[in-house]
Amino acid sequence: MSNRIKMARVEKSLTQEQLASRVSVARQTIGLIEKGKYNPSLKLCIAIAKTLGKTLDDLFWEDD
Amino acid sequence: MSNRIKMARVEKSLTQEQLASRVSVARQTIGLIEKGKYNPSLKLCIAIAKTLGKTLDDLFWEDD
DNA sequence: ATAAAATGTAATATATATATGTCTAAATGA
DNA sequence: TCATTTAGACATATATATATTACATTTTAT
Repeated sequence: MSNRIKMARVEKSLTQEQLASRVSVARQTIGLIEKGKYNPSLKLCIAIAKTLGKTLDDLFWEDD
Repeated sequence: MSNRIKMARVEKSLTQEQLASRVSVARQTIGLIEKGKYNPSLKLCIAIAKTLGKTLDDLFWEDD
């Protein structure tokens, strides 16, 4: 439920639509990923991380 | 082309089939991921990383 | 209080990740 | 050398990520 993606996006002052456009997906896709209702592809995870200045672990990894 | 996944798998003495079974995918899927011919889902990346004792960044992140 | 922007949500359509089956070719060990 | 395991490769089938459209709700600013 941790919303690291949303936090990183807001920190960059980007709307869902702007982030979506930068990583070439639909706005809805970003919305669902932020809600944890999606299982995005590795490529998309990497694109999001790079756009937000984070790494995969920063945004998508959970330690046990 | 870096084969970090294959290296981590061999280090754990697992065959493609054993790794596939542990993360509940087909052997072919692991083979293609190791060859870089696939764009796996985040869930699968996480399952593979945990099984191999690595993180997402260890296996799937490339710094520029 | 109102308008505009941002986000949530749902239905249907399409692209692609993954499964399954089969065959071949290395690799490993007896 | 032979048998067995492991892995590469290809075709077709299925599940699901993602697109598209549209409308509702919430936020933000005026």
